Parts: sequence; structure tokens; C-alpha cells
Amino acid sequence: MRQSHLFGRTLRAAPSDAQLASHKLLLRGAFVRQVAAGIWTLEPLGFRVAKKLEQIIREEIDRIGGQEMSMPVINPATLWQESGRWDSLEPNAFRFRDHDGRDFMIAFTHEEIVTAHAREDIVSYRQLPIIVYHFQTKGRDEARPRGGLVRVREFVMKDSYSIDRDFAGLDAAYEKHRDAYARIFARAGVRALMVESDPGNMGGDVAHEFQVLVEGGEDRILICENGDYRANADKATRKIEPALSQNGVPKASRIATPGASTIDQLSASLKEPSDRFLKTVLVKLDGDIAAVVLPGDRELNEAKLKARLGAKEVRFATDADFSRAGSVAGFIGPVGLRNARLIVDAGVSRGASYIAGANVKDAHLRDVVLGRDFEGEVADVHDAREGDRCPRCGGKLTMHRGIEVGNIFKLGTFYSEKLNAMYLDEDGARKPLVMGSYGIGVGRLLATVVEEHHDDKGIIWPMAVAPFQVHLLTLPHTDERVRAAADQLYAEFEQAGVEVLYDDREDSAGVKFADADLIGLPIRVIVSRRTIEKGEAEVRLRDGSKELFAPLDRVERGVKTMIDERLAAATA
RNA sequence: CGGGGCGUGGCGCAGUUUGGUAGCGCGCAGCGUUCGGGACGCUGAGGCCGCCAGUUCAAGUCUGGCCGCCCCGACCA
Repeated sequence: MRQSHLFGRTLRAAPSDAQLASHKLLLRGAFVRQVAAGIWTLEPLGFRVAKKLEQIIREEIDRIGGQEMSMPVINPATLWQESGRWDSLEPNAFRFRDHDGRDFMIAFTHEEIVTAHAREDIVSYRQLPIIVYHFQTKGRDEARPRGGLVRVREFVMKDSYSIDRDFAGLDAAYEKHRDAYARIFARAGVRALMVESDPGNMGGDVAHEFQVLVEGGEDRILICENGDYRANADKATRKIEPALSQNGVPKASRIATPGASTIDQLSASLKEPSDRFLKTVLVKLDGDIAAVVLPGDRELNEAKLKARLGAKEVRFATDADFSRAGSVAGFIGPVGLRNARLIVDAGVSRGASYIAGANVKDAHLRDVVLGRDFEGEVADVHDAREGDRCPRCGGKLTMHRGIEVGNIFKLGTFYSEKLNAMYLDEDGARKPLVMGSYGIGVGRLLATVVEEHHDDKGIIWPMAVAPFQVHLLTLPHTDERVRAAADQLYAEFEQAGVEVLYDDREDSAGVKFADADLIGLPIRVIVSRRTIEKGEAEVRLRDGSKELFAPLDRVERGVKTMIDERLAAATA
């Protein structure tokens, strides 16, 4: 490709509001352009990277027996009504009506469609197991797109679906995907960690995410120093060390706490550490009032609350809800609460003495004891944090930021039961198909590759995913001898199947070098007056690891060898 | 959805406070000089100032409404 005719111009400056390195560099390097909030075009450079990522994914999913197909972007509402997600995804899906008033949506993901096909096409256990997949556009009307390609409203996902006769089969398919994902991310050049995650509204119970640790990533990940536990904060637990149960705790007594409605204020005025208090949070769980009692130094984790209690929606309570529960905001406590489901966080120690709200303005109760003064459903619903102990080994947990590039879910029979996708098993019984769902966001993966491979000048593409393998520069292009030698090299590269971007623009050396650094092709070949004098060209690696001069007639072969070595290393 | 910010040639921005000829840098076109890290000179093209109303002799600037984009939070496979 001659750069003078490449569609897409590099920009000297990125918009001042771009935060992530990938956002700035992909924009400046003419890889992507924004069309609307969270809606992006991949220009030729970006598109070539996306295609390479897709090919890596394709090869690895094929390797575990995946069959590629293609399911539609436009989905009828009826299928989503069968699974119940037509309503539960509100208002996150793009919806519209056709000319006849029928409801449709842009596929949010493809569980419904694949399950509908499976109920037609799979009739016998003899056909199983099956893995099908496709690369397809998804639409999600995210409330807040952000971070360039990281959170967008339209994106291509590789989603595969495993269909098995039983859970042992599902476990096997899940493991195959886990291994395939490890190879995919390694080949793409990103360090993706598998972490335990919350299945959310996907249905099913077991789920893992592949997270690339990136400062500025939007997910919070807790990692044990001993390497045996990694979890998304939406799911993470910690080893809880119960305070010693105290004997002879005096009867609970009311104390005056005028104006002290937060744990911080109480802690300051009563000179007691925050974990001596109980924090009671009044919420509406799917419309029903519930009071969640937490240690005073802990925050409620809504994702965990939803998952543990099987709730779809958590909202904070209104003043009216406080009155109904017989309490008052700022002074709520578990003792004497009415009309509310009481949930006690696992971090609250049974038998220990706490200070809690008295459900009366400007008053708290001292010596409140779980098991004596109140009781409730125990659930681990607090936020784990940096410095907590690992639930497996007691090691120290650290908090990191990450970007989720892929996920794997054990759906089980969630969709097959709802959509009545059954097969006839060996014993003659009709049974629901056992399914799994496995996604990788291609654009997001592209962004994380950049996050992991760049410097202050630009991108440093790994060979396996670089839009072109070689950047050929002339200094200057107006010199006839230089141009002739470079034209010759360009032809040789093309002949040899080397992917080459030829900077044939009549720009100064500074401009060409700066653009080459920005675009970040792994190998740079420079033909200049200086090198031509000796019948040579300069060969430089973008990562700075090599810089040499080679006779013009040996450049193509040498470069080809470097490429092949690097590709082989990435695939191994 | 709550809070904040922004919208002016292709890009990055000033001008809005105090209404009065629409600017700067980069980029772009032509000519010439230069040529290993974002060169220089001369000439030139390019703007419904986000949109719609209103106030005014006069609106980029004031008022109202709307739209779009960004950031923080909420939410989110």
C-alpha cells in the first residue's frame, strides 16, 4: 500500500478529552474515527488489525471444533420475549418496529437465536456435542460510552455457543474455551487474566472473565498475592475473621447522637473506630423494602446483593420507605425495624457488640448484638477491597483496574428450558440442551493490544496483529535514485507476500519518522541518499531491539526471515 | 438518570465577560529553496460561529428552547 493514497490521515493532536492511550493513538494514527457517541468506523489500518485478530480467534475456535456460521443482527421481539430478556434488558437494547408494527431489536447477543436454531436442528444426543460461533455486530444502547473503543454501543463480537447433553459435556466445552482463549490472547500479545465474575443477566451460574490489567480500565479486579484467587469486585469475597463473641454485653442502651448521621461523623464524635458500628442500608429489591446491615467500615456491593438474593433491581429507598419501615434516614438500625426484609452481611460478627441506629432521629443504640437483639438472612454482600485477605489462602488481596476482553459462561439449561430446546437422550427421555456462551469483543481486544504495546511516540504492534509488517520510507522521496531503489524494494516485498506500507510521500524526514512511530509497524526499512551511497538500506525494529544496515539486494530476504521468526514465536 | 464541561475553516484552539469588518497555530493548493526526527519563503483556497426562535439599528457574543459531544457518578456480559 502506498501511503500517499492511504485512506486516513494521521493527526498531530488528539482531542483533549481522550483519556486512554489506545483512544488517543488509534485516533491519531488514523485507525479509527468516531461517528457518534460509542459508534466508530474502523478505517483501513484499524480494519486490517481487526481482521488479523479475527483470524487468530477463528483459528483457535476452529481448533476446538467450532463451526463458524452467521446469525442475524436484526432479531424479532418474539424470541426475546420467550427468554424473558425483552423486558429485562430494558432500556439497554436498540429497538424498533417494522412497517407492520412488529417489534424488533438489534441483537444484544445471540443466545436466543442459537437456542431457537438448536431446538429445530438438534433432535438427538447422537448429534452432540456441538460448538458453533460467529463474528457479528452487537448493539447495546449503553448509557455512557467511553474510552474510545473500550465501551461502545455497536461492536463486533466473536460469540461461540456450546451445546451438550449434560453438565459433564458443558464442563469439557468450558475448559476447551478457556484454553482456546489463553492461546488467542497470547497470540494477540495481551496478558489476559482469567478471573471469576458475576454472571449478571446472562443466566447460568459459573462465569469467568478475561481481564487485561490497564490503568484506567473500568473494571475492578482483586488478585491474591499467592496467585490462587482472582475475581471481579462485583463477585469477590474475602476471608472474614469474626470478632470474638463477647459474653456479658450489657443490654442495648440508647445514646444521643444529634446530627451524626454518617459513620464518619459518629466515629469522630464517639471516638470509636468505624468497624464498631453497623451501617444499615435501606433498599428496594425488585420493589420490596429490604434493610442490609453491614459493618460500619464496609460498602454495600450492589452486584453481589443482586446475585446473592436473585434480585433484578436494587434501588435506594425513599423517605416514604423509611417511614413504612418505622425508621428515619441517617439513624436507621436493625433493631425494631418493621415491614422490611432484614439481610445481615456476612462481615457482621455474631455475638459482638455494635453501635447501630435507633430508628429515631438523633439517637443510636449501644451494645447491639446479632443473634440477641436482631436476626436476619446472612449473605456476603459487602465490597472487598485492597488489603483484604484471600478467601482461599488468607493471602493479601490487591486491587487492580482491568478491561474485560472476553468472557465464558456456563448457561446450563437457562435458555433451553425457556425456549423449549430439547433433545432425545440415549435413555429415550426428552431433556433440555445444556449450553455455554463464550464472547470476545474484537474492538476492545484491539484497544487493549494498544494499551499493552505503546510508548510516548505511538503504537508498537506485535507482528501477529500489525496492520502491515513493514514500513518502507524514502528520504527524500524526491530523490530519483532513492525512489528507484525503494520502488524496487516495494515490488520485492509485495512479490514475497510481505505486507508493506510504502511511505512515498514527499514529506520531510521528521514527518515520516513521527508518523512511522505513531502507526507503529514492527519493521521499518529506510532508503535514503546516505544508505544508497553504500548500496544499502537501514532496517530498524519499532521496539528498538534491532537496528542494522543491509545491502539492498538482501533486504527482502532478511526482513522476510525476521517476520517469519516473529510470527512463529507468537504462534508457538 | 444525577452532577459538571464543551460545540467557531480539515485538526487543535482564541474571541463571548463589555453586542459593532471572524482570528491564531497546524494542515491543504501553487511556485521556489531544503532533505536522517514534525523545514523555510512567497502566493492562495477554505467558516450555515451546532440548530430554531427571540431581543436589538446590529448577535459568534444577550435571552429561551432544542440537538450533539466529552468527563465524573449511577447503570452495564
